[in-house]
Amino acid sequence: MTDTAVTEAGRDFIRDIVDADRVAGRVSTIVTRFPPEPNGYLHIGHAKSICLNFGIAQEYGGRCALRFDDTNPAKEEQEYIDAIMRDVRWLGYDWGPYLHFASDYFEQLYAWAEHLIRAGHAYVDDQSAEQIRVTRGTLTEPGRNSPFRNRTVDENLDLFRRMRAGEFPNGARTLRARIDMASGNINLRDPVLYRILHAEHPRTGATWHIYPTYDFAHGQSDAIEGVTHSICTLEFEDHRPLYDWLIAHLPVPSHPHQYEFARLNIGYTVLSKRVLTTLVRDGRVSGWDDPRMPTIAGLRRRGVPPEAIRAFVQRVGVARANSVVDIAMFEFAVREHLNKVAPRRMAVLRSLKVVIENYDGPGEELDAANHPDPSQGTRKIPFGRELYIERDDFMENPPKKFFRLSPGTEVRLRYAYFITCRDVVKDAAGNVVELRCSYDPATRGGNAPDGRKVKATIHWVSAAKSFPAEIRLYNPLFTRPDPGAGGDVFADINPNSLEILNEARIEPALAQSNSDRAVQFERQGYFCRDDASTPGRPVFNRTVGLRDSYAKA
RNA sequence: UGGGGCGUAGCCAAGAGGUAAGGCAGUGGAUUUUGAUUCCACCAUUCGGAGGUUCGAAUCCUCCCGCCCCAGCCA
Repeated sequence: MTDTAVTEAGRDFIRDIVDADRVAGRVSTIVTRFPPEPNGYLHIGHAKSICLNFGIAQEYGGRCALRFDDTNPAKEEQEYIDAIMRDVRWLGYDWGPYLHFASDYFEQLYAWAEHLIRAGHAYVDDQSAEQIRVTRGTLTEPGRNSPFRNRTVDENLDLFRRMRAGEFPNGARTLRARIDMASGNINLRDPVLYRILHAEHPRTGATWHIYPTYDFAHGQSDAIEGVTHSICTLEFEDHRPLYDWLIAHLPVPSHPHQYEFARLNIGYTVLSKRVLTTLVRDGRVSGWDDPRMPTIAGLRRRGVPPEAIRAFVQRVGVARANSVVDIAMFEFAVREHLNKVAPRRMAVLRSLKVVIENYDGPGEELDAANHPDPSQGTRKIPFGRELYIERDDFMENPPKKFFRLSPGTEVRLRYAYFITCRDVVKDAAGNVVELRCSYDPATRGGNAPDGRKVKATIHWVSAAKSFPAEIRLYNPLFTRPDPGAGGDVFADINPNSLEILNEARIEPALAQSNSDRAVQFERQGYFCRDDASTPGRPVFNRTVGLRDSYAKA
């Protein structure tokens, strides 16, 4: 873990609670945990939780465990376990020896379930799922006691052991806590603690025929691990009384406390595992790591650095109010980091040929800075009679505020010469296909000895000595800031979320090296090489564009 | 209609009886061989609303309004 990860911390109500607990002597070593269920890939919402849990542990010299809440074998897979570990590490966090699985505690949890039965706090219910649902009552009406609620301890123990032994089919019985069927909090209306599930578990195989529910596993796992601050999202608020009830009624080794914060929401983005899983399953995206996905794997492939994710999450803060963060805040964090680290290169996305009519020589090499920070050095770029510039940098009939090239105007080719557009060549259909220009030899390098100014500097590549590339541009995956608010999230999918440019041209430095993780294509944005690149055909993903005050005007 | 939460600027978010931090976005301006970066300035007479307490209220009290979560043998 880096020092920056530590200093990135902000202040929030949870850290205030931790402070207060330390000052009051209620805790000494701070212990947290990040507890994903391995039923999908991590997304940026999880990053908020990861940064919070690992961040707090770092700041207070405590520890943070990675614990898989693998209590539902019907949905979990080893692939997800592997992906989650990879993503947490990539984000910059290390759980050290504290890698846990709720399934490691199945035997202990089972023993505690029997403890509850012996104390008269749990019973085996023979009702069907449907019957339980009906007798649970509604939000406004109390539930009704199960006819099996008053079984003897011996009968409960016998039945529960036979459940474990696999004697009964799925759903035939459950173990329920005996609390209060009339509670206003529905989680306290005799919640199910164990269900019969004849399923292969990724880690325990066919050992078990019963599995604990989240409520029975989570708090007790926290207690086993000595977690002091069990941090989760707001929707578990109503579970806290049950969490506390179980801790209070079981001989657990420690007494953790649960605190809830608002989950992250971002405009034009969906952070729902259900929806993301569907997008992948239905092929609406190329996979969990599709660069349009808000998954950690997708952001990584998109070129978003972990530092930017941490900085973003830190800027958003941690509170209890539901909110939707502007995607611009995320993009800012990405640009902020990339601006500092990304080498500058030139690439033309949509090319327009330029012929310098008064340029004759065989060509030459010019020096170009690798970064605004001069310490990062320079590189050579080839110049010649035929070049490509960006189509958007030329307009035959420019509006008032257009500073770039148009008939008769002079602009600077970055690091090269001033050129003036003399003639426009069109095809039969009237499309501009080529520009005939002249250059001023005295402006080599980009400065005019006579001190004359140009209104724009544009990027370019040599026609002969540039290389072809594929460039992929990404737009939000959804067309509205609140996907799904209209009733169907999938109806809000943006059909134009991916734009592939097949005829981009890149300068030699980009074609020759593949070591640059992130680069800035000058005046275009930040890009990164995609793994789909082949030796003759590099593929670049646009991570994020540059700010563009012209486009906005 | 039961229970649990939450409302501070366009978007996040501090603040906890002493007179509205910060960031993003936006708007002006300076610098600039990226319409980028950087820099400087501006951007809530008011904190969901109405009353009340107080010398003083975003902070305390009362009522009201709005939004979110909960009726899986998911997590």
